[in-house]
Amino acid sequence: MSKGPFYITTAISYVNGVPHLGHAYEAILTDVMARFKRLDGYDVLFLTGTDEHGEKVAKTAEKNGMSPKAFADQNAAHFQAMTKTLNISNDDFIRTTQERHYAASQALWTKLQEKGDIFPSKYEGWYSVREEAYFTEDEVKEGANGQKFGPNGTEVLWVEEPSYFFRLSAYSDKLLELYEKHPEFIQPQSRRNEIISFVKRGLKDLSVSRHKSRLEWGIPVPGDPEHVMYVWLDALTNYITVAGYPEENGEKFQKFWPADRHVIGKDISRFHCIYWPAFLISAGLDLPQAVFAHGFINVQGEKMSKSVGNVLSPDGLVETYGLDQIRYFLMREIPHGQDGNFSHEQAIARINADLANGLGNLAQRTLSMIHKNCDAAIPAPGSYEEADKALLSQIYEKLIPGLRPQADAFQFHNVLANIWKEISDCDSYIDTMVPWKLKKEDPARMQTVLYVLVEAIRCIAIATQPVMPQSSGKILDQLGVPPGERLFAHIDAAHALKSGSKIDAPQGVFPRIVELEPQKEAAG
RNA sequence: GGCUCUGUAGCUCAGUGGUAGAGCAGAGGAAUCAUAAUCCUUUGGUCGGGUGUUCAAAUCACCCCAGAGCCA
Repeated sequence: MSKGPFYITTAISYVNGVPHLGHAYEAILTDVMARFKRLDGYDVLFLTGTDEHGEKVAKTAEKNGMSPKAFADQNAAHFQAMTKTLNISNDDFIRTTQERHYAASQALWTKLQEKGDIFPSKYEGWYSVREEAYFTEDEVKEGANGQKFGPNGTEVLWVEEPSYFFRLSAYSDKLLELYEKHPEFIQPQSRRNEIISFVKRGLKDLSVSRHKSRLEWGIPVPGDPEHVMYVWLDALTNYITVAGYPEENGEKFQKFWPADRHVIGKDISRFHCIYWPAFLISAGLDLPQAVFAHGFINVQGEKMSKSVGNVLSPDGLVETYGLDQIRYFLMREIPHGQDGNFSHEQAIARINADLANGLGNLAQRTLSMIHKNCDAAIPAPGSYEEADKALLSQIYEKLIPGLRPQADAFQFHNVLANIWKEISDCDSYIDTMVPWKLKKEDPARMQTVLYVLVEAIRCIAIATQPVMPQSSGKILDQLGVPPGERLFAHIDAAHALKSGSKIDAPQGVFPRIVELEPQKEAAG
């Protein structure tokens, strides 16, 4: 039985470049939430995709001697490949060059125009022909002979060209009211403060089109083929395109809109927390429940940049550490909503301590004992002692309820810390019960102890699935848990392991990373 | 220049008025089922600095220092 719909999105990636660790982090963070909600019984729609229009793509394509579309096709393919590499469970992958998106964007434009919020005017500003870029008044300097120059030293001209504007200035109060009434709308708090202080100073109307003489690579403005839509208006629309807009009464739109979470990088919070709700209010559509802006990841304490040469690729990371290992590391080590750091030493330390020595070793030692001492079958428990009951009831009754509020707030580092508390309790339990002694002294009791352990491991492996789907699956496979019994709802006594079912000789799930020589750089 | 956030044990962080906490790392011990993994105990901090409010401050106020961010 479904607990209801849950619609979550990543930002769509701009295809000007290829995927790096930052894109991987966002995709994984969102994926973990999507998987958590599915396992918790929600009907999830998880969207990711690519943003393909705009000046930068057009320019870079030209530099590479390609058409914008061919260039976008090439890079979009890299992002699609990344979702496979990282085992991202997205239900749809939107490209803003798709027909359905043209239809939705033009429909939204028309709606805003009918509402009276889009009006023709003219764009004024300083423009560098050489750089094909606009500059603001304070960026422009005057030369000796009265000529004006941009920050990069190229000559700029005052240009006035026709452009459509969105009446953003009319929405300041409505937006402030939204932030006030729904403090959860912008997360984390620090981003909310920034947005509020920005809006409080008043909003200017927003130029939402470009004349074709400047930019052709975009969605044509309905009714005025001389203009294309501003790339952000186009891009933001993707979230409703996939819900079936403009079919507002369609089944999919009714079910999934408004979105429950937009996951974005902190650099684009203004677009998502100001422009997007303003567009939606204007169009008479419901607003998303929350926008979560994550931080950036530094590498060895430095910003990732091409010039420093420390840009990490998702492929390289997966190859070096393993897929679930890197998913685990990012979710465990990057602080919630803040910038984080990635270093090779940290990664090795986490992976070895938590995965190899922790969960991996617990599963391996327990299954080995069962395989060797219980005829390679799940043992039959006798009556439970207090310690047995305490361990299992803690997991059955407290684990998932404790995890939910943390997951809802994207605090997956806490989710993992809580699960690892149970792993630690299992290790203590083993030492207290000493099953290898019971083997000689009280084999029946040994069977009970091993059963309690393997049952605890079953529940723990179900709980780690959002972060480590493959590895958790391997553990559940080794236990013989049927694929249809791996939801959070199955963490209870009613779905406990069946005594007598055979198990194979266990195989380690998380190999220990051993380095003969210290390596300086991580994956490249 | 204005505003916001951060500054707590070697490292990563939790802790919003009442005798400083966790994990990892380090030290000592135990155990030997397990990927030399595990368990127990333990070292370690004048909570960035200062002034103030209070019976009592990591926690509140003000000032300063350092780092990050938003805006101009």
